[in-house]
Amino acid sequence: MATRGTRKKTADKPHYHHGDLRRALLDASLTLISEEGFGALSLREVARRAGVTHAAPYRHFADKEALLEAVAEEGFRVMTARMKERMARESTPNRRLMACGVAYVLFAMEHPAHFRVMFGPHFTRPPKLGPPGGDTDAFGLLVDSIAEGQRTGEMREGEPRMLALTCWSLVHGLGSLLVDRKLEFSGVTTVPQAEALAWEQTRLLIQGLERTTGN
Amino acid sequence: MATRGTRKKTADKPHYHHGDLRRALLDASLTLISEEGFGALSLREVARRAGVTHAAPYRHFADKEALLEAVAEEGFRVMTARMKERMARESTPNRRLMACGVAYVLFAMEHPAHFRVMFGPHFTRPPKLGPPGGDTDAFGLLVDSIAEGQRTGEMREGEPRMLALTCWSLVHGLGSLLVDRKLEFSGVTTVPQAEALAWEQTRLLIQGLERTTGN
DNA sequence: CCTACCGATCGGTAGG
DNA sequence: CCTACCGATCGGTAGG
Repeated sequence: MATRGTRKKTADKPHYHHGDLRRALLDASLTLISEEGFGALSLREVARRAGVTHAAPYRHFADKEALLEAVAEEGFRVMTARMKERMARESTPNRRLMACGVAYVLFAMEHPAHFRVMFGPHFTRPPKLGPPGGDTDAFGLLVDSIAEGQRTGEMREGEPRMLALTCWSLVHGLGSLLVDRKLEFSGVTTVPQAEALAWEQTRLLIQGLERTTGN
Repeated sequence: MATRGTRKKTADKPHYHHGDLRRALLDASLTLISEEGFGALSLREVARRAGVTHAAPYRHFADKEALLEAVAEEGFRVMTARMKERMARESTPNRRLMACGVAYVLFAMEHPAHFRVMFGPHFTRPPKLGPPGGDTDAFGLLVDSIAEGQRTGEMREGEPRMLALTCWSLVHGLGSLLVDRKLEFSGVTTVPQAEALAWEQTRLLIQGLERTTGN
């Protein structure tokens, strides 16, 4: 920690940080949710963990929901970036689609607090997703990758958005089950295990469960 | 709900049920979660809605988690029953598998409070699923239906539990996205729309996204 | 099943 | 960014 605050003046009281209380509040929120669950999230506890009094957060966030919005927005940006990274390593539309889904699932495993906030039932206001093509448009990546597969003839015909929705359901379901620890009965708990499972499941979606002649 | 709040503390208090407070508490919990979200659930508010004082629920549930366990257990039983009903109407393993998934998604839409409690991050104690083959073993239905499809040759080879996990991810993802209203951007809000989507997605999983010669 | 009460926490604001 | 304070709600228990 000790964000190496660019202190300008003042005496050196234990007065805590700050270069970036806003960042510290976000981090405190994330670890709090990860450790104690979403129900434990309160602005007061977040302030406590960030080392400030409970009135301080209001300098940075109008209310609890504003803080959550910031977490969600950051989550979408990071998730979209991870998806792009993994897709860039692949050389066929099918593989890119799989990589995209794998990145989604791994993001859930590695950033469970972000994931819960992004897709939880919180938020009274609109979910405010970024613009299509923007650095938070994860769904757009899915759609594009499917449309590309259709152009090359590797993927079946059909409305790309519909197909993308199906991919999304699959990886969102796997991610959710992992984050909420519903797959422990099957022995899947670690990140590598989750990744292997994600590859298998996305492959199955692409190939189908049906018996095929050439398979 | 007959709260008639202006009534004084006379002998004609509405005094409420006696018949089945446990049931009334469960129902109050479900409507509370549906209406206000899980975060609004408190034993005191539940008691309030059931028309009793906040100490009364402890006669029926040791604590908040015990109440949630009862909700979850009921949810698994109802969901499993719905799955069986829909599967019974179909005549091929593939169709039965699809019907099973559709039932899962419709259960989520029609019983969002149950769904959230069943699969949410609550519960400090083990999730306590019913025994395999029991009236709460929804996952067992999936596995069996896939194993059957493999026997008839309609479905591809592979570990049935692995294939079932993939089906589960798909419908769990779709159900979760619907319950948490993340598909409104695509215009899917009603139960019939959700059902149509569920049929499409389960069909896609069975057939696969890949381009096939005979399709 | 109720009244009465406990300690604790919460979101939010006043005012500096 | 802090101190001090507000009203409200919470889970849980004592005791009848």
